[in-house]
Amino acid sequence: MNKKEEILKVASREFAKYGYKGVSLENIAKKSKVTKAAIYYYFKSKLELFEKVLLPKIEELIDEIYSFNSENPIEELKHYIHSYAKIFKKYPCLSSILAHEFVDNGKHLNEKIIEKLSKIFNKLLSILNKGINKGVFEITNPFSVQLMIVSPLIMHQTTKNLRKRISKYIDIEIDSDIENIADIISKKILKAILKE
Amino acid sequence: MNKKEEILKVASREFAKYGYKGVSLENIAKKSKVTKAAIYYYFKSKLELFEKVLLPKIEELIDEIYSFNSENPIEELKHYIHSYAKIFKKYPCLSSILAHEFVDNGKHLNEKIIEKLSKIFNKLLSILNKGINKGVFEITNPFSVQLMIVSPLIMHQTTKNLRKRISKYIDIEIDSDIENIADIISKKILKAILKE
DNA sequence: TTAAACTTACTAAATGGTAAGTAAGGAAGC
DNA sequence: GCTTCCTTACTTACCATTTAGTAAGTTTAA
Repeated sequence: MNKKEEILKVASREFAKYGYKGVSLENIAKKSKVTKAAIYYYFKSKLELFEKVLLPKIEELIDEIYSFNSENPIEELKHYIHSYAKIFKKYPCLSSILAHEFVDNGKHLNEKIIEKLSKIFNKLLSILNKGINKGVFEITNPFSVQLMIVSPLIMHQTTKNLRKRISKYIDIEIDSDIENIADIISKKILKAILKE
Repeated sequence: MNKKEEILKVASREFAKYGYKGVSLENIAKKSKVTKAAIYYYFKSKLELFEKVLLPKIEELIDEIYSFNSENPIEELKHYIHSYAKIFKKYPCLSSILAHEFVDNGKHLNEKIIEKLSKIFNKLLSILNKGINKGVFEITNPFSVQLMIVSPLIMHQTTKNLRKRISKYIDIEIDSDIENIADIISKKILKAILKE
């Protein structure tokens, strides 16, 4: 088995679970069955390892988001939301890593990644503008739309255990698939921003 | 000046900025102009300090949420959402601390706090049920409604800096007041779950 | 004088990072 | 065919710093 790949795989899982600061290289090394110095053989720092984990997944998200174009902004918005769900389902660690970084104010995100994130947001902007120009969307604050789409999706993934603990006090079903949640959000967001 | 209060104040700010793990007691001590041992004089551990920071604010949120009762579930839901906004505005650190804990799966939340959180969620459940029974709300997954309310509010607060970095790449206004966001969310959520 | 409110000075563990060494294997020279 | 050399892919052993936590002593105020 390729050791570099193994390190990346373990690192993905660990960064997702515990965030950048919560992860020790010693621990990643142990779980990858190499030594810490081996990690430094492949990656020049903890930060570079982190980037090598995160960047390809964000790039895949961008590809997914930009893979669909239509003159119908409603369909485009649906696709935008479901792109997140699809990639988050494929890489559950991605949403968790993003969640950790968002609350950490992107402390460990370098300029390259920030630029990628803004590219993602740009797509939403163009969808919303198209919808407004065509008179199907109400004028809204795009950042709040972005927040309403992304944060519930991200939080859904990361708060699984917490919801389980809370549900001990409340008689309620808690587990939904992320695509299910994306569906609900998609419908609600559309209902919320459609004109009339 | 009361040193215990000073420690709590500084700790609030630090936990909000950096999360439980990101904060060192040495740092809190320095900024509170006491020594680390003084913190241990007042609090038996880092975890207890954390709880003493968090609990009263959550209790205030509960009081706010439960302070309003009406036969009109629409008004109740609006009040529920604006309670968060009000308390988050009063204690910006609260939303940030919660954000950190949510992505950390509530690792540093003891059973007492989990119980408080479930009490908050309970209120939403009863509002939604009332609305459904009265035929004004559509049947929805209450957890997803909770996610759609709370996560954008929390994320709005915590991602301020990140949004600023992103907006360098995009020509757009980013700063909204939290009450503004709460207003937008409130309207959108209502529009989304109102029947017909 | 005595209790409360601290400070000084430490410990033990964890952590990111590094320096130096080494086993395996292939290429180059003779 | 054999030796020398070099590179790749690591490991061992360490360092410097940070961190939660503590024990023992000191100041302050009633």
